[in-house]
Amino acid sequence: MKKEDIYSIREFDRFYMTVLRLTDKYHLHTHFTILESRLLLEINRGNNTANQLLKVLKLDKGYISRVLKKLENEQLITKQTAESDLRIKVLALTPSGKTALKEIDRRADEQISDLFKDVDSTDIAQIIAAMQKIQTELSKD
Amino acid sequence: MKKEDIYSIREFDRFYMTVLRLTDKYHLHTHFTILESRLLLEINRGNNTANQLLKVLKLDKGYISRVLKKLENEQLITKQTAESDLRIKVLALTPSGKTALKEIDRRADEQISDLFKDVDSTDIAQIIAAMQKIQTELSKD
DNA sequence: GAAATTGGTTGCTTTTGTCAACCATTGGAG
DNA sequence: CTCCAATGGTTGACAAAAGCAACCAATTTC
Repeated sequence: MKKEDIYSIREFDRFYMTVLRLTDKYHLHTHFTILESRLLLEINRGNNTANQLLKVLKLDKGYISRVLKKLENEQLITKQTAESDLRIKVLALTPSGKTALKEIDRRADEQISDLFKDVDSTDIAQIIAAMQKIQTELSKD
Repeated sequence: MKKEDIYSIREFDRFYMTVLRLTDKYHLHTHFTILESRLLLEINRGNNTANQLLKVLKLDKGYISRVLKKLENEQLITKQTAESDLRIKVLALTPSGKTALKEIDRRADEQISDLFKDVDSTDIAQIIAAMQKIQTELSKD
């Protein structure tokens, strides 16, 4: 791999790290942490066991377990032991969990809209294409 | 901004956040934290006051100040009060700071090479173009 | 020359994350 | 069938990352 390619990628990574940190501020207006929001989102889209969540998020299982417990205590999710395998607990959003997720989504969407407010629509289309390119290339393995 | 565009961008952001978290593991082989590495790098490229650093990194000034102090204690950087303005302290890498940065760079480069080891070179070129597109569009304002 | 601003430091707290030990259940090899 | 390794999840202890607010000294503004 070429030296200057590595340089460019590291440059982008540094840049995008600060973008992401700023973008994540959406949760400050809610009473959720970033990870709590992320967990609600992932559970809702079907990653509904602790094990799946830690694979998607690549975080420590102890950490995930703790935050899930907090969400359960706040009655945003339920845990139900799977019949097929008693070790597995299937997670689901409660009605108030779904409401919370909608609010979180709204804020996150707002944040993105705001970040892109000065980018014109043909450029947005190109950026999205660029993002998808990056994502598919780095996902396949 | 279109609903599905926002969706795509958020999808990418989630994806790239985990990529970055993994990539950042390079620092585990050194005894530096991510931020310490980043500070050495930014000081070296000329962002050599606390104030410039916090603008680039968009982090809390208290936090930056503390980490800089640690770097100073470890004799990786020096602070020297600017003559033109006694509030400003000009930062510089010591020789061992430069050595440390070289080692960090080497590890980080390795990490990137590794991440892209299965991506072929025409795809790499496209990814880099994509990254640069994203970066320039989001930087101009 | 007083008042507001700026660059930086410090005390305190919260958020985020790791590591290791552990328990119960399950799947597989002999 | 039984022992045993692997799996899913929980808990305790702790370290790393980051923010907030109050503050000091130098500087600028008016």
